[in-house]
Amino acid sequence: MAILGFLRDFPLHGYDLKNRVAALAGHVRPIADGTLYPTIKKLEDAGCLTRRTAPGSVAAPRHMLEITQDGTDQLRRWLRNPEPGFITDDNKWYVLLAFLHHLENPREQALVLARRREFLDKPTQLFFDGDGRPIPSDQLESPFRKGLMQIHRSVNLNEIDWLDHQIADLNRRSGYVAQRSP
Amino acid sequence: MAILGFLRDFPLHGYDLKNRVAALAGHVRPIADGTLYPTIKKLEDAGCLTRRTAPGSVAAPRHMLEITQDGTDQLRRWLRNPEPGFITDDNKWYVLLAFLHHLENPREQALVLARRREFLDKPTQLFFDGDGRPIPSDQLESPFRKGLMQIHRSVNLNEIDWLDHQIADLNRRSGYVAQRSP
DNA sequence: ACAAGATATATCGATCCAGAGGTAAAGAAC
DNA sequence: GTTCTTTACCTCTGGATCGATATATCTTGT
Repeated sequence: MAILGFLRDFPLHGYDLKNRVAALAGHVRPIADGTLYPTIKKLEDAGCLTRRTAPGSVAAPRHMLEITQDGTDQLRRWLRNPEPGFITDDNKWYVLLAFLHHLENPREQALVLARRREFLDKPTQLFFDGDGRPIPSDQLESPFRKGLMQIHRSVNLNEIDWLDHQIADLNRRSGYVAQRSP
Repeated sequence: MAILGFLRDFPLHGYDLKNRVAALAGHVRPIADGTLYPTIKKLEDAGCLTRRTAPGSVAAPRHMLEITQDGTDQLRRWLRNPEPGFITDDNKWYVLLAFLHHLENPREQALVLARRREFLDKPTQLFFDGDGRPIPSDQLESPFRKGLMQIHRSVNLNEIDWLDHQIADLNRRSGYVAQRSP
């Protein structure tokens, strides 16, 4: 998704792509050559991108990569209907968010944000005692577990706040009028 | 790490372990049977845990798993000297945090927190223009990328705040006196 | 008596992915 | 002129992990 997302902004060669993906996702989990180049090839085989060999401006010749219409369609499909992990895994969610603007319909964007919003609403119970009973965060003995819960809560509230504003804004822009539940 | 960490609290059977790991890490990324049971076996072969077959209280017989001294040592080694990914990847970091209390020396705990603190201090530049120049977050066109940066910043500040308090507290408790740099 | 469902453990094949290694070109340093 | 570094690309291997599948036990409902 990151490869197609970046290429949708402008054509890039593999090395440049690698640096951009590394800056985005790699801040937390660097991308290896052995992952990037086979993935580029896979996307090329699938018709999602084309390759033009260009003389290297600094060194070895580059393969300029350009996204195709098929690639754009694929990217939009991934964004419009993300797999569960892209909603629940923060790392993946942030990657998705970085490219959500490529989904041009504000209604569709709002729907994706709503899925994340719904996920964040679910209360999270992380720890249980010996009998399987949930331990409320103020009764946790470990200060680290306490901190974990506290950070988790404040992060969630912060993102929920942003999501609500963003969703309202997108719906307003697309002429959506909220339905009152019967 | 999660398996040994939970077993360090009290002995558990695989199914219970699975639910606990799922609640902790699986909130974002569920654990599969095909991952858990081979890992348990690997840890058993490595002498990190022992297995006692007990009659199932509810259903099929259980294998009660107990951590050994070797397992405890291994867990402490992982906690004391975590691989880079456990510092930079939020998902992994939170797992580590959930078991950091098993590292009993407050000085050692503080050192791990300090590594995370150092990582969070590094400024994060996520996006670049066509010429490779960094784009400041207020000049990002996509509202999603703006939100991403904003959430990222506030999350970091929140965690940094907690880390600083916690580190100071741990150092105080271990009789550490901060050195003034020369 | 029987079926359904939760509990509980285990294996296997396919796939993903990182790390290590290899090639090559251009410019900089010595 | 030779080496070093950076840029740039690529492949192979092994380990990790997932999904599917299989098995067995006990409780509950019909």
